[in-house]
Amino acid sequence: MRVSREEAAKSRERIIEVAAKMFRERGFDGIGVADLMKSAGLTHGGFYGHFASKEDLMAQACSRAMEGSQDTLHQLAERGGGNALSAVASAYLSPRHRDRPGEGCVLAALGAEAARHGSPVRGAFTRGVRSAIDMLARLVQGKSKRAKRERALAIYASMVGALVLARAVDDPELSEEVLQSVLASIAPTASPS
Amino acid sequence: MRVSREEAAKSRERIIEVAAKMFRERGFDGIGVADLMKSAGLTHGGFYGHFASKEDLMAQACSRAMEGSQDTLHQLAERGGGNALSAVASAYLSPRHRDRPGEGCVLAALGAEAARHGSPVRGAFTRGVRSAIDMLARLVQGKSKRAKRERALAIYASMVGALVLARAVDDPELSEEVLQSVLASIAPTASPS
DNA sequence: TCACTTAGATGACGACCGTCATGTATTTGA
DNA sequence: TCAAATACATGACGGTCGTCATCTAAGTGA
Repeated sequence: MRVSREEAAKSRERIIEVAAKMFRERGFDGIGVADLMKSAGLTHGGFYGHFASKEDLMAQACSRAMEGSQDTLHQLAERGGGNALSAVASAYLSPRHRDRPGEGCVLAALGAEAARHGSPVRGAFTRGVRSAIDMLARLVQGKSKRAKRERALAIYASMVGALVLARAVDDPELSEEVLQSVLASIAPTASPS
Repeated sequence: MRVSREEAAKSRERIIEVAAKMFRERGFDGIGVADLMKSAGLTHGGFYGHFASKEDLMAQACSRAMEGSQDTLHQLAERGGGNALSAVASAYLSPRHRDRPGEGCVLAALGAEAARHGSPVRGAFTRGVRSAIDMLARLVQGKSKRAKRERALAIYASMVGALVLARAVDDPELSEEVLQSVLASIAPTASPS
């Protein structure tokens, strides 16, 4: 069943893409190598031809997911024009984002679990956080570069925390209240999207 | 090896206490029933005499951990006097808290994983969030009760998010920066404890 | 006192885990 | 054109998982 180099590269991409989604949906421990490969249309045996270990894939999947979020962030900021921060916060703090962890922020979905893993995984998170902060720092107001960065960090943290809270909670009303309160504290005029 | 009713109740408490700590340290999937029981000084067989399932224990352990956090919060607020909010935020956003998930905030340690579980577990989180918000709302300033609650929610979310970020990140400097930036945004005059 | 109850120990179950050795068919490159 | 390289499949390994049936010894209540 051998395929061309090109096809193999596509398989590899598909595995990473599927993993990036399923890890966010089920957690690192919530999905096994065999199921992951099956979801990518392959059997489990070929896995170790592509990746050194499950943790290796975890790191690559997180990097990939971070890049996706970064792209989304850019698009939202551009489309948002003058209210870029509002646009970003409204999308991040939307029920839609809350209910689709598989396509959403990796930090909110896997940050706590990542803390229990090694350098490859945490390195992916570090790079992702850095670029998210840099991005946000360009959208906020502040007297100095330093002040902007500090505000960007505070906003980022409050968005991640809000999403974690909104997902953990059982009561839809409370969940909604969390999202809206944090959105109001970031961009007082914005409404959830 | 039967023990008295009293001893059995103590065993039960010990299991919950150990679970509350180890789940936070390793995640729900990171520790098994057998290891949990061993850490409580028992063998794995007796587990199902005390709990209906692992998930049942997860829910009870989360409730217990929430109560502990609530107690800590109260103590900090009392000891903090006029600067109660500063005292709470400084402790929450301290390196010590970041480095000891087993004794810290359940939301930051297990919130994301809890979102993937059923009503018993998420109910424990809902109650915990509610009481934390009520508590914080008493410490913040605001024109109305509504405004206070909104601010309490925003502060809570930013603290939880900051801890998740600070733990996920590989770079000690960045981790520290996250904690300090969020602390500054909550209580401008406070210093980390 | 003595039958009843029960906390915990022992051990097993089926399922799933990550990993790897091997087989095989096909592309690749000389 | 044909040998070498390799992408993937098959299947197995040792280990761990949650759960439970069974056994035991000792506390409990009449």
